[in-house]
Amino acid sequence: METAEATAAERPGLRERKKQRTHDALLRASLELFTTQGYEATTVDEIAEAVDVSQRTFFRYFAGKEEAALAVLDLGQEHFFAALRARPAHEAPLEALRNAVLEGWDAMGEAVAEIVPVDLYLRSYGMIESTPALLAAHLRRADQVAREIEAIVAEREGLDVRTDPRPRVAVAVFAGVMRVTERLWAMGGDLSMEAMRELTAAHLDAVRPSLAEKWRTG
Amino acid sequence: METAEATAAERPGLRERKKQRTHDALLRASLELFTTQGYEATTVDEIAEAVDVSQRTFFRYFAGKEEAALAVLDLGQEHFFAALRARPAHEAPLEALRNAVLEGWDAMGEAVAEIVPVDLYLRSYGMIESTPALLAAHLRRADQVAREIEAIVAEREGLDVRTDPRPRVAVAVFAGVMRVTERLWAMGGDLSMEAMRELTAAHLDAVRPSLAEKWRTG
DNA sequence: AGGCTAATGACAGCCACTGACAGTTGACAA
DNA sequence: TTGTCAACTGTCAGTGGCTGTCATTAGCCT
Repeated sequence: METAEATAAERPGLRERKKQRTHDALLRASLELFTTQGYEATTVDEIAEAVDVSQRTFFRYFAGKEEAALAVLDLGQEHFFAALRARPAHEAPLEALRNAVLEGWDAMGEAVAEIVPVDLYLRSYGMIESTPALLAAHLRRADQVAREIEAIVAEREGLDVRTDPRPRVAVAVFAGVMRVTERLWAMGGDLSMEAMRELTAAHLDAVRPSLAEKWRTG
Repeated sequence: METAEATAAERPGLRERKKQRTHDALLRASLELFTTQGYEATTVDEIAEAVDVSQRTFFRYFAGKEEAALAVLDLGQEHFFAALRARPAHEAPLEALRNAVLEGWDAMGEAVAEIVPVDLYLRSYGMIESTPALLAAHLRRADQVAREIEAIVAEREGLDVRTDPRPRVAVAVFAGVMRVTERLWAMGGDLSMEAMRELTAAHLDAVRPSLAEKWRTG
């Protein structure tokens, strides 16, 4: 009754490894083609041909072109959730979110690097930001992620999101600020992890001042 | 040298009126079909047939199915911008945004009602929220709108967005909160203007409390 | 070795969307 | 009024994303 996903130390079977290789190859080829010749100018047939599989197989690994272009973003996501859950309980929600995202960037980068070259990963952000169809899909995914964060924050504070608006609002504030940050980073000149961290910190620090009554005396 | 868009009091020519009628008819037919049988289950051919024009003509009025589904949202948008610009200079940015959006809802509703029945308009929000492709496109548009609001806010305060992060962050906070509000409204049971106004106010009021260090003593 | 099943390829088809060209119709002036 | 021009429209052909179906291949397990 030993299944393929077997015991912890056991290496997955040939079938699984082959699948993983095909998946990663399709992912890399997609990003490579998208970032060099453009997302819309790249056809699925091209990607399939580059990996030497049929077009039908591409769609068995990815629900569509969009998913192939955005899949790389998921690789780091779980690390952020983990970092958030690991924040000490005494931190205020926004403080925990801030610390989690700042320390999360490193873990994400490493996780991604195992599958895709880092520069390709970074270039992908620019491509997403400047491709309407991809930006739209990305924002929807981010919106979905925000809902998961809401749940984590609410649990942290022992609150019910249906009766207390604060978890949702706090996450909404955080999500809004992260979105501007991401946009400026992706469109700006310095596409590096350090630049992202600095921008993130700067914008999160600006939340309270931006809510002040009088900006002149800030 | 009198062009077709002529003098202010002048009524547009037959050609223009015909165009407007076709546009509105396509818009209404689209929303009607989308909200009754679903967005994806509706083909462009169906819409064209319902208005008795060719499929090609549909695409001359709308860039795609998505645009037809979301076009109705634009009808009220300009009213919000106007309301925001009209807010007195002594109001703090977030206060001005709050007041503008609350008073903007009425003007929007009226502007929309001239083209599309109100209940159809309201039902459209539910459809958008529950249709992945539409939600994605909507969020991208909202992101774009946020950038325009940034410019208005920065101008109000006489600031340069490139040197002072506060205009962008303030708008990001506002946009984030409006997004949660919209989501809860569209998915909730009460699809009315009043419900929207109440939800908006409640969530914007929760911004400061949600930023507090200690939620227990809030 | 041989049967089972997951993975793949090949093919046909739907639908959103686009370019090209020809026909029709409102606008405007002679 | 009538002729000319430009705008609007319909038709047709084609591209590309995406899906269902079915036969074939290839890892897996006894």
